[in-house]
Amino acid sequence: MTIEKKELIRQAAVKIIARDGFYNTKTSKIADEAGVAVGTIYNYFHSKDEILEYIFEVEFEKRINYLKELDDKEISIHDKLSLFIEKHFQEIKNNLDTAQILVREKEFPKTSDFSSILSYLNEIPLLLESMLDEAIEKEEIREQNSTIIAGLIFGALQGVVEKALRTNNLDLLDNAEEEVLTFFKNGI
Amino acid sequence: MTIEKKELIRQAAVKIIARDGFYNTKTSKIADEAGVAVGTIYNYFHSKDEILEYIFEVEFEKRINYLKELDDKEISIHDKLSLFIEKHFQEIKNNLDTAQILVREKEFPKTSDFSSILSYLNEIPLLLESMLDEAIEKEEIREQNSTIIAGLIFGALQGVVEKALRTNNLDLLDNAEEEVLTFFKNGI
Amino acid sequence: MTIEKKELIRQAAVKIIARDGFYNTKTSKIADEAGVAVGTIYNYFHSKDEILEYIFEVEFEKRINYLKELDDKEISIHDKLSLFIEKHFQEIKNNLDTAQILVREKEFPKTSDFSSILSYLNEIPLLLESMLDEAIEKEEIREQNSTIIAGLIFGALQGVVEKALRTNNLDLLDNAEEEVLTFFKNGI
Amino acid sequence: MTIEKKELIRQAAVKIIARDGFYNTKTSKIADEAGVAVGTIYNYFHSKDEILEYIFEVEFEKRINYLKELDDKEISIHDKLSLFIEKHFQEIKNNLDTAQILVREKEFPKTSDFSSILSYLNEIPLLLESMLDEAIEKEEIREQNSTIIAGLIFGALQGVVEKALRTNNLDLLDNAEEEVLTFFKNGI
DNA sequence: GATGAATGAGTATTCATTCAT
DNA sequence: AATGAATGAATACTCATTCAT
Repeated sequence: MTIEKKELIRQAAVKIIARDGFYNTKTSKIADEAGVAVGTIYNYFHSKDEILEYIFEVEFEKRINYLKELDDKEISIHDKLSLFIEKHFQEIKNNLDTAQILVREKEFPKTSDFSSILSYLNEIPLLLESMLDEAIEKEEIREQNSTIIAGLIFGALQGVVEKALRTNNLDLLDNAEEEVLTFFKNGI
Repeated sequence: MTIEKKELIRQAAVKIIARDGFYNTKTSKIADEAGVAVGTIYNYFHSKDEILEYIFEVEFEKRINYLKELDDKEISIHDKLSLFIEKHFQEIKNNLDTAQILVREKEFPKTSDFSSILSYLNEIPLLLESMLDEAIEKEEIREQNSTIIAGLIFGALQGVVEKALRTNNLDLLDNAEEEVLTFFKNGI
Repeated sequence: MTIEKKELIRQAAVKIIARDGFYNTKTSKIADEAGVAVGTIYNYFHSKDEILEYIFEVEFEKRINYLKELDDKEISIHDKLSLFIEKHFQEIKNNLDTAQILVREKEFPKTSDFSSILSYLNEIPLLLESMLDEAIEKEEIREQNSTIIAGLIFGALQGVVEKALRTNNLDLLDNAEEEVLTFFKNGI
Repeated sequence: MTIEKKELIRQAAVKIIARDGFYNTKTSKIADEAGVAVGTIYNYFHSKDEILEYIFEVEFEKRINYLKELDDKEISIHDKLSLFIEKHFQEIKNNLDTAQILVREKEFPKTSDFSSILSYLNEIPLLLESMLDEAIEKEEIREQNSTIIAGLIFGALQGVVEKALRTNNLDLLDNAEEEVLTFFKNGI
C-alpha cells in the first residue's frame, strides 16, 4: 500500500519535472499532480532532492541490470550493443518524461547526497567500458581507448534522445535504434 | 572600458557556475569573484539568467562561426570533421570551466528568454546535419539519417567531455581528439 | 479560522501603515505586529500592495453600503447627509488608524491592480452625486453642478479628518459632525 | 544660470512625479526628462525627498503670499474667499501636473526633513482660519468653529481637483470656481 | 559644474520543510 | 498515515547616492 503511494509520487514528479525542470518544480506542484498533500511527500522522501535521486535510481537500475546480464553472456560485442540499444530505446519510448529528465538534469546540489546518482552515471559507462575491453582483448574490435569510447557511446545515446525531444520529433526515435547501431558497429 | 567589465563579470560567473552549478550560484558570489558590487552586475546584465545566456552565446558563437567556415570549404567530410573536432577540443582544454557549464546546464528557466541559447543548441547539430547531407549526396559516405547522426555526434562529443570532467581525468582529453575522430570516420 | 488570520494581518497592517505610511512599511514589520511569520502574510495576500487594497476595500464597503441604503430611503437630502456624516465620523473615531490611511495613501502602484480601490474612490462621490441630483430634481435644493459639489463634499470630509490628525487634535472630531453638517446644509 | 537648472530639474520632476507618483519615480527618470545626468540633480538637491519638498514649497509660497495679502485687505470675507479661489483654480489650470502632486502626495518619509512642507500644509488652513475668525468677530458670518471650517474648505478644494483629475474631466474645473464659491458663501 | 558607472544597503517574495491536528 | 497552514532562511534585484574623471 505505502509502496504504491511512493510510486504514485514518483510518477507525478516525473511528469512535472520533465515539463518544468527540477529547479523550477515546486513540491506543491508534485503534490497536486499526485493528488496528495505536500506533507505526504515527506512521509516517503526526506527531501525534494531525494525524489530526483529516486527517479534516477529506478531508471538506471533497469539499464544496469540489463547491462550486467549482457556482460555475462557469451555473445559478440556487436550483439551486446545491439541488445542494449534496443532495450534503451524501448525504455525511452516507453516513458518520454523520464527520458527528458535523464538527459536534462545534470546539476546536482552538492549539499545533498547525490552519490548514488553519480555512481549510476559512472557505472553505465564503466560497464560499457568493460565490455569494450573484453572485446578488444578477444580482438573482436580494433585497439581503442575504451574509456573514451564508452563515454562517447553514452553521450551519443543522450544526444539522439535530446535531439528528438528538443525538436519534438519523436518519429526520429523509431529509426534511431538502427542508425545508431550501424554507426557504433562501424565506429568501434 | 565597459565591454571589459562585462567580460570580467562573465569570466567570474563562468568560474562560479562551473563549480557550483547555475541554480546553486548566488549573484553575490559572482560579484565577489569579479571584485565588483552586486549592483554592478545589473549594469551589464538584466538578470542572473541573462548571464548564463551570455556564456552560452559567447561559446556557441565560436563553434558556429567555425562550422560555417568549414561548411564553405571544398574539403572532404572527413577533413571537416577532423578540423571541427580539433577546434572543439582545443576550446575545451582552453577553458574547462566553460566546458563544464556547457555539458551540465541544460535546465533553462521558462520565464526568461533563452531562445538564443536554444537556437544555438539547435544550430550546431543542424550545421553538422547539412555537412552530412552534402557528403551523402556526393557519395563520400554511406546513406544514413543525417538528423540522427548529427544528434549522435553532438551528444558523443559532450559525453566524452562529461566523462573527463566527471572522473576528473583531464588527460583523457589529450587522446580524445584522435579516438573520437577515428570512431566518427568509421561510423559515418 | 483562516478568515480570522487574514483579519489579524489586516489589522496589524492598518496599525503599521497608519504610523509609517505604506511605502515606509516593511512586510516584516506587519508580520511582527501580527505575531506571524512573513511567509504567512503571503498565504492570505498575493503582495504587499494587495494588503493596502484590502484595507481600502473593507473600509469603503462600509460607506458604500450605508450610502446605498440611504439612497433608497424616502427622506430629505438633509437627513441623508446628516445620517451619512454621522456614520462617517463614527467610523473615523472608531478607528483612527484606518482614517489616517484613507486620507494619506493616495499614491497607488501602477503595476498592481488597484482598480478596485479606484472604483471605490469613484463610487462614493458618485453616490453623493446621485443623491444631489435627486434632491435638485425635487427642488429640495437649488440648481447646482452635482459632480463638483459631490467632489467638494467628499474632499471636505477628508480635509476635516486630515486637519484633526495632522494637528493631533482629536477633540476636533467631536464637534466636526455638527459643524460640517450645518455648513453643508447651508452650502447646498 | 544655476538657478535656471534647478528650475529645469524641478519642472522635470513635476512632470514625472505627477505621472508616476513620488515613490514610483526614479531619480534617473527625472534626470532623463530634464536632459541632465543623475549626478547633476545632486548638485542642486541633497536628496530625492528634497525635490518633492521644493515642489511643495514653490507652490504653497504662491498661495500663502496671496492669502497674506488678502488677509491684510479691508474687504469682506466673501470677497477674500472669492479672490483666493479664483487664484487657486487659475494656478491649478495653469499647471495640472503640480495639482496632481499636491493632492496625491501625502506620505512623507519621517526620516527626511519635510517640516517645511508640513508647516505649509498647516499654514494655509491657519490663514483661512484667521480670516474666518476675523469675519466671525465682525459678525460678517455666523458663529462657527473656524478650525474645522478651514480644514473643510482646504479639503473641499482638493476634493474638487481630485475629482477632475481622477475622472480626467478637466472641463469641470471651468465651472468649479463659481460652484465652489457659491457653496462656501452659503456654507459659512 | 557635469557626468554616469559603481556602489551596497535594503526588501519583497519564494518555497522546501515542519508539525499540530 | 495524511493533511496543509505556518514557518523563516534565503536571495535576486533595486535604486538613491557617491565620486573619480
